[in-house]
Amino acid sequence: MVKERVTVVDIAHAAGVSKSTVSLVLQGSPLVNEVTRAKVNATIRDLGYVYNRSAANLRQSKSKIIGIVVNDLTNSFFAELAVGVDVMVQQAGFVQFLANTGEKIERQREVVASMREHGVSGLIISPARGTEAADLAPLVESGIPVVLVVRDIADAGVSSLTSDNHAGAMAAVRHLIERGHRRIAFLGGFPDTAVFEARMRGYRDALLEAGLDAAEALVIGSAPSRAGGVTAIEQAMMLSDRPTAALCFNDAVAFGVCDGLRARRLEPGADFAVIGFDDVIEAKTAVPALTTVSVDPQGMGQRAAELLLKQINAGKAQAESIVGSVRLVVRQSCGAAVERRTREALS
Amino acid sequence: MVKERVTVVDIAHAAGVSKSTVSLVLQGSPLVNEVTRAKVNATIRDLGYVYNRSAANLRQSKSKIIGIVVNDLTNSFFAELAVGVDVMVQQAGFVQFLANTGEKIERQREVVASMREHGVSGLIISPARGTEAADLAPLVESGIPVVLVVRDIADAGVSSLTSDNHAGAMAAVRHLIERGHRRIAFLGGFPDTAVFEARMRGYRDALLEAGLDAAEALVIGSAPSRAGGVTAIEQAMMLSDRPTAALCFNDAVAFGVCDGLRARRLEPGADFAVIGFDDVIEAKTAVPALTTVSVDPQGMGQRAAELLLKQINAGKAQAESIVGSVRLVVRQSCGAAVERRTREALS
DNA sequence: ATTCATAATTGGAACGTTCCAAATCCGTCA
DNA sequence: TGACGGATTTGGAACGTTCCAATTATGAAT
Repeated sequence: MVKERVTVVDIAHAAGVSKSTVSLVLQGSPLVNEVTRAKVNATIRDLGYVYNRSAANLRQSKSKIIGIVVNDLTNSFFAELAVGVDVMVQQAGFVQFLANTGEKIERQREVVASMREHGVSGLIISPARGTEAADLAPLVESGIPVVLVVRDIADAGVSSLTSDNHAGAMAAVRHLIERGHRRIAFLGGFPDTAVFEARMRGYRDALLEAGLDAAEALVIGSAPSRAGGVTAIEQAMMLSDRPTAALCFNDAVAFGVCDGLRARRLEPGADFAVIGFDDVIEAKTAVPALTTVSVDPQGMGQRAAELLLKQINAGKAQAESIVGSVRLVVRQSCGAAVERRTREALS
Repeated sequence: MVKERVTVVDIAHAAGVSKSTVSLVLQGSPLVNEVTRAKVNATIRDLGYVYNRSAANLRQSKSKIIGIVVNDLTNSFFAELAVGVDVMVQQAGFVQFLANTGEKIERQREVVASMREHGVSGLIISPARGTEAADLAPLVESGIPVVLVVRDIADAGVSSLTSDNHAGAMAAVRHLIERGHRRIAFLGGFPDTAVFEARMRGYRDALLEAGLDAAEALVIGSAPSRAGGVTAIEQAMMLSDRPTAALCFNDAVAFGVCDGLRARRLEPGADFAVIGFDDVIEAKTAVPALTTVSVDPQGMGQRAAELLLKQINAGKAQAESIVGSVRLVVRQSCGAAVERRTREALS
């Protein structure tokens, strides 16, 4: 029942060549003669040989594994990011360890350690909230390529790929202003993250630029989830001077805001303008389709993987920080011009 | 710059013991004296030693890796499933390879092969559409534990963990019937999958049981996504004799159906009853909150992992098929009793 | 002091690959 | 025929761990 493992020497023996030759075939070396190659490949198939990467690793101390650790796989933004990475990495003949930290630093420490033990040759990390440069220090010192994605960490000394959150938020808010909105809220997200910080500054700068004042009360943090969006909009609507539009921390929050709006019998896009951030896959098909700042999560995953692979191949590259450009995708959820509140005309 | 790898012999040398002792410490063996253990642990920390699992694997030919391959990570059902697995697996000191096949059999073949090469000690697979027992044969023969999840494959000879789709669908449709609905549709999903088949039979059996006839036209397949839901409901509403309620293939479809309903100015839950399947995390917070058949994806992931781990530890366990029970979670989206169409009274 | 059992430690061999230097093959040219 | 050179092939020594059998230290009992 328990099968003996078939090894290269078994193959070698069966094919009447040496193990070195088999190894050469395995690596696709041009050194081996066409006919022996064919013979070896045939016996490999016949005996059902399975390559043992652990052994190979041990010898050449470079694995074909990259690790990706994300802070919240439940959020479809990160799920899409992960599939983007997967596509790229698979293409390069690598395989990925994926781990989810659920925003827990301790867990993150564990999984990174575990990945190191497994000899990953590079790591893509979307760090858990509150991760500091010091947390990454041992990893960085070991010299294994790391690219931080989504959330950058100052002075960590590694490459990073983020998106232009400030510009994206400004573009969104400008658009809202053009449409006549004056009371614009910024909803959702954890205020202690760099991403929140950047998007919020973009929001604020756009208001200032238009000579509007940025009321403290209009920025309302919450969990960056659908549920968080619901609570944020509820809070916003309790204000004496209610907003008529909102830029949301991300799409999940935006969907939640739409839900919350409906719960009070307001139709998003008609009675209240909402803009998201990320352009998750459902943003397009939702009703109303979500206006959002597109950061193309899947593409971002791919680019992060590319960056990492480049670094792995280069041996030791200089750390580079890329900030990807973003663009506002105008769909229906911001459709409400403030003066056109009499939507009844439409139906 | 390039650090030399620190190995057990380095530790041994520095701590003044033999490499065997260091190995014993690493494995937490009770054989080693308390004071030497402390000394060894100290030098391990001092030298920044990183355990090399490849080498260990090679020697003991059992890794602490399990693989999980899913057919669509973009679908939050599977993302949650993966998180569930992750939790369990991490707890057991394992680490997971995660790969996404995007429903492509060829890709699935590749990733499974790759995982085998990496010496995973078990595999959790949610097979791509159209996977046959033959596709899994080489894997199964190799004797590595496999548990199929979500989608079972007949005669594959491996354990599986599915949910009681038939019973769940029946419960949902019965509920709709009790509320007075007579024209009930079954929307979304690929008709050529076992899961579709089971849910659809449940739907049909419930109708038959109530003496209603199951009109062919009322079951409408589509991609099992939000976008698919939109097209399915559109098609349903073109029917001469429109349905007043629908059981959807999964929650993603159900959300799409809600979107599609709104697009034609119908309020889900008030003007049309919709029930989903899965109980994805957003089902609870959506507006209207989605009535759905709860499958508890995360719990399912955990159970699958447990099953697999049990099998790994047992060496070679009998294949067992578990079908998890499900329950109907009644929330708002099915709120419409057919006779109460005058919802204006509510607001 | 000697013996004995128990506790703690240890030196190799082994795991399956890769890589190097060296060996062999084979056709060609002088 | 013999030497030459490019094309192939090959034996062993690594890689960093674990495991076994065997050794040494420790302390109790005689």
